Amino acid sequence: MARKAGFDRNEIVTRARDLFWRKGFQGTSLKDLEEVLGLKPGSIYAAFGSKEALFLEALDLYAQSGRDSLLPGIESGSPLTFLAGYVRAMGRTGEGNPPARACMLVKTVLEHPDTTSPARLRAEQLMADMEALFTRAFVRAREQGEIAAGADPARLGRKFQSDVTGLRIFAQRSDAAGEIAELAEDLALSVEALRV
Amino acid sequence: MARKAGFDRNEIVTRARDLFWRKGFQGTSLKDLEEVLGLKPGSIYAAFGSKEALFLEALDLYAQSGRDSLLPGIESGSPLTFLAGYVRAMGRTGEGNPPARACMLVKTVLEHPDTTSPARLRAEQLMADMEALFTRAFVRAREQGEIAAGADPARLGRKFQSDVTGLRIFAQRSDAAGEIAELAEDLALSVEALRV
DNA sequence: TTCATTCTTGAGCATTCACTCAAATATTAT
DNA sequence: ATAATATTTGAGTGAATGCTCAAGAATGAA
Repeated sequence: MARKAGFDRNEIVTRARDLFWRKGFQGTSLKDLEEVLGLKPGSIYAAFGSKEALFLEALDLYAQSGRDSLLPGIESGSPLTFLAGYVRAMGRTGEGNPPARACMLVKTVLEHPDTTSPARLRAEQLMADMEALFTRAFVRAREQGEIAAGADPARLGRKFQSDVTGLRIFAQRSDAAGEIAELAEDLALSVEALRV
Repeated sequence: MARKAGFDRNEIVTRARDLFWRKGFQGTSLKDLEEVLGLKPGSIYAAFGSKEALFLEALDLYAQSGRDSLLPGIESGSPLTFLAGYVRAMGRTGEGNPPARACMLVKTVLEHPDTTSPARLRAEQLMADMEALFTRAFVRAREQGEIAAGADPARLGRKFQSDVTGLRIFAQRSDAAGEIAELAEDLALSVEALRV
């Protein structure tokens, strides 16, 4: 029959994700991609069709990774404890940890002013999915009796996502080093303040 | 002697700011600028030197506008009331109001991965200035006896900036319409909760 | 009016952009 | 081996990029 592709598609998309994540869609040239992916333009286009299509696949992978790292904690015995820890972990950058990166979904939304562009639509959808995941965490926290029975999980989920967004953007500032942990702590405390 | 420039520099920078704000630095081409500014490339380069220099001037104007609209409220009789109102006002988009735009400083930081690039450095500096302004508001709130004597203005200022950042990014989501006001209300309440 | 000085013009520069495609190469079934 | 079919290659496409500069137009001082 025929020849098989000489590369692992998943590996390629992972590399593309990291590059796009760091430099943005417009900031990443095909030359950059060729270099990082170790593929010639022809191969890239044969495999993905366009720079944008590759970007969308990278976005999906990004969101999938996020979900994967969140789900176990959310379905754990104490969702509230997990969320507080999640925020605190973001405050521990610099100490050997890689520097926090701003959310790729946020970066994508901000980079695409046209609300009908494929990348923007997808990023917004994935952000909504992410919010739903946080909401789910608060639903479970309520079930577990961790927070008040009258609490509104949708509202708490939204607020939590907003908090994390603010923190991750603050963490971009190169002059912020020591203060990131303080802000993270403040946010973690506001999560724990929900505990009944 | 010589001829005077046929345009109002401030007007030009204002237009450039709005364009860069919406489309970002990379997303704005010189063709876009020529069109919106009504200037030929030669005039632009004679007046500003480079696309980047014009962008930096636009950034400064953006930050200056922000300060101007904040200062009176911060120096007013009740800084805390002002801050709460400031956040609530951001929740009132769509109702005839222009759609909220994400902070240009944030967009600039996210668009420039190189932390040593002029635009990134300037944006980070201006963000720090903004944070200092919020901190100042809490210093005054404490002086006025609005918040606890033991409260830490620097920490509160930082948190407030982070909250506003999160809100403004949430407000970008085209599916968020009604929920923006809810999130804004939650944030406003957390400001008012500081009142002794 | 004259002239010096500055601003404006816009064709066009080199470079980079995303992308294409015909030829070369590799793989598998037979 | 051979044929059939796929992938890989990379020079090259037209268009767009940021930017330049020589020529022309407008202004103000003398």
